[in-house]
Amino acid sequence: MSRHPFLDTRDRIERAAISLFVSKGVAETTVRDIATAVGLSEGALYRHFLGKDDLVWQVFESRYVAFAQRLQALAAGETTARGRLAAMIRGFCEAHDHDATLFRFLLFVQHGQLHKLSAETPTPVTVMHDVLAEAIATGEIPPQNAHLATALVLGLVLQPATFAAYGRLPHAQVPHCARLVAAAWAAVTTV
Amino acid sequence: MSRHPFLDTRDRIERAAISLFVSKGVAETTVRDIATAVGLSEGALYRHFLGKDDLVWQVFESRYVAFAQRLQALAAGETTARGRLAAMIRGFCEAHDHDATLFRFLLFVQHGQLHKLSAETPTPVTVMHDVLAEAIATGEIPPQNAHLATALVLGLVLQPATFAAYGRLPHAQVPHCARLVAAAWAAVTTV
Amino acid sequence: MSRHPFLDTRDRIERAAISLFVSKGVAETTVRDIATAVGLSEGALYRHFLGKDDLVWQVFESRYVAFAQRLQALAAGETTARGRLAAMIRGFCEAHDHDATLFRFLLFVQHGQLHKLSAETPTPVTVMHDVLAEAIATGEIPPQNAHLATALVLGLVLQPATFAAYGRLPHAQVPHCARLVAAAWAAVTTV
Amino acid sequence: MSRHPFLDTRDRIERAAISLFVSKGVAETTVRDIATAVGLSEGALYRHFLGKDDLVWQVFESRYVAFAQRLQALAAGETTARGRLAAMIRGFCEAHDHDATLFRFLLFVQHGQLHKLSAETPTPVTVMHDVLAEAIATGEIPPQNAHLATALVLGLVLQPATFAAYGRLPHAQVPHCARLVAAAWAAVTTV
DNA sequence: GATGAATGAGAATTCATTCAT
DNA sequence: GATGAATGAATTCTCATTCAT
Repeated sequence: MSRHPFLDTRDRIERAAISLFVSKGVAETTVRDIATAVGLSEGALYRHFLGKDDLVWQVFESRYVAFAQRLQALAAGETTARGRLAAMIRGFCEAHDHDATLFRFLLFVQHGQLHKLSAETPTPVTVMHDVLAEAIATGEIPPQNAHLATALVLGLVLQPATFAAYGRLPHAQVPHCARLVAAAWAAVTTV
Repeated sequence: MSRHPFLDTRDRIERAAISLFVSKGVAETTVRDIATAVGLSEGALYRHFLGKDDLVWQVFESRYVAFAQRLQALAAGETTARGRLAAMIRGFCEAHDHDATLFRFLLFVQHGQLHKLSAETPTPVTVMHDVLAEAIATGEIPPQNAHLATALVLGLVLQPATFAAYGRLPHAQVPHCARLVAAAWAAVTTV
Repeated sequence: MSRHPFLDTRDRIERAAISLFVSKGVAETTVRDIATAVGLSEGALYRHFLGKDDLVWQVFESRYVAFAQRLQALAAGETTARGRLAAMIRGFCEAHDHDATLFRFLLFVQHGQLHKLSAETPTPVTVMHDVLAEAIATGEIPPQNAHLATALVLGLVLQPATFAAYGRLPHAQVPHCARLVAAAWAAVTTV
Repeated sequence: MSRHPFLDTRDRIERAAISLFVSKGVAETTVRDIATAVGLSEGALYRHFLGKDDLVWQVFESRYVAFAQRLQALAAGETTARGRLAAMIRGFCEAHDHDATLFRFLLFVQHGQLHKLSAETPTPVTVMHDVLAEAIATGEIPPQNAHLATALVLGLVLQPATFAAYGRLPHAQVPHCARLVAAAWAAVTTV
């Protein structure tokens, strides 16, 4: 037995849920689906989560924020704007390749969850925005709307991941990393 | 009164449905919601559609294909790859600004519907891909994976629209059009 | 054009309904099914019948009573109990072979309609009963419960028709007629 | 309380359903009717059956096959064709008198369910047929179409039960048993 | 007489959630 | 912590019937 059977069970629930949410969609996944996948009864899930909505939210929020923190840490390890941008884009690609199911969960589920985030919570979007806003402030990239710049970079990075989810591109994103960095840099410097 | 009350009703249903799907999500929108919005009984909807799924699908497919055809026509009116790319990106921006609700419907609902499209149906994605693949073939843009190039361009164009949907950017996309074209061109030529 | 377009339409409705009732069942046949089969709109049926229940009832009652009258006439043409029994059984077989769909309609639909018949209405059952009761009274067949005798004869006649409906016997009933008469006679005389 | 509350509930559902199906008809009985009769919520029924159709089918099939097996066992206990026939007819009568509601359920509901039986499933009809076919083969009854013979015997036995259901005959069938056997034997030997 | 869109009263079914064991 | 039967509200869908044209 694990030393943390409770955490273990909770973790198994979360993994099963993420996987089902990605493959069937959140609304189309029932509590029973999740319970069956974990090998638990339906009622048992309620020992770990307040309900389905709470499960979706907790799983999303924890992963989303953790990913934002990781991006922030990657950026903080760099000294130039370009370095920060490159590190973050690599962070996206590696996160995707490390656990594509989780990445897709964050990508596809966010639409229904983002409005629940408090405005101060750091997210991948705000982290990217802050890096670019600072680069504009320091003059490392030309003056421009930082929000638009953020959208351009995120679009460049997330759309290939979306294509991979649909089978339009091979799974691995890391191989595109350099290309994405170059394109992103071009996008934010060609005003 | 219109001379086509049936078509009129169907159109009103479609409009109401699109609007609700965007604001609440497809799964969260009930047939009753739609009926109420149109001012019809629930049963009456079934005279126009086989069921909720069919309604979602028909509305999505017709709009999605129509938009693809419009993009194709815009591309066909140009003589250079860059011209075609610019025309298409402008097509995206204008479509968004003309009817943001419809644009967001196509953007957010596609995830659940794309798999129902037959492989031959032209879509905004395939149209963009074909234009870029041809540009690679003619040498107008450097040799590269046409799918990745497509993803980059679409990401650049769609992410700002997504930001606008979330209120992170002002509504109008047309003002960004030139910037998007420049960024897209840079993305597909900077290999 | 027929001289009786109204009657013509009504007749087409009745035929279509009978056919559908036999093949799908009464409850499983919708007004739309009938309208479609006749080539009419749903609303038009209500020019001819008060509603679905009324349609079922009128079609059943008219045919059921007419068949009873035919049996009565056949019996009345005979001078002996055995002759009357034989004539009636032949009447059953010929009715079946002439229009098996109608016969099956009467056979299978009666369960839901019989209780609507007034007690005085002559039916195939009462006609058969009266013939047998009289035969008992005249001593042509031994004393016995006339109702049970009626059941035996009807069972002998109707079960082969049921088997034919299920494909367990070939369609034609007339070929069995003599056998059925012999068996029926034996059944009511072997007390 | 029983040690098998689940089986208990299921059994209560089946009993209530059979009773309602006989008194109102299958199509006219709603899931709510059944739930109310059992004292359960509608949704609870779906823990025991896939749906209404499944409920009808499972209840019918289990009873129908069990009854066929009982008849087969009764026939197997006899050494002559006449003994087997008599035992089976007695089996019908006793089954009816023991639980007329169940008997009528099988009698009236079979029309909509028989087509779902696999061809190999033994039924009262096939059991009777096999006994008669064997009697023909051994010469115990004259050469004849075994299917027709089966129809005659079943008609003789089932029609009085039908009459009892309509109140045309008193409830008890066992008192007629000897008469039915005699009539049946006459029917299959008088060719 | 005919049309067919619309109605409205259910019907079957689903499913998140509760609770006694 | 776990179970799973039960709940009850909501949802999709059906269909006999009406009615303006």
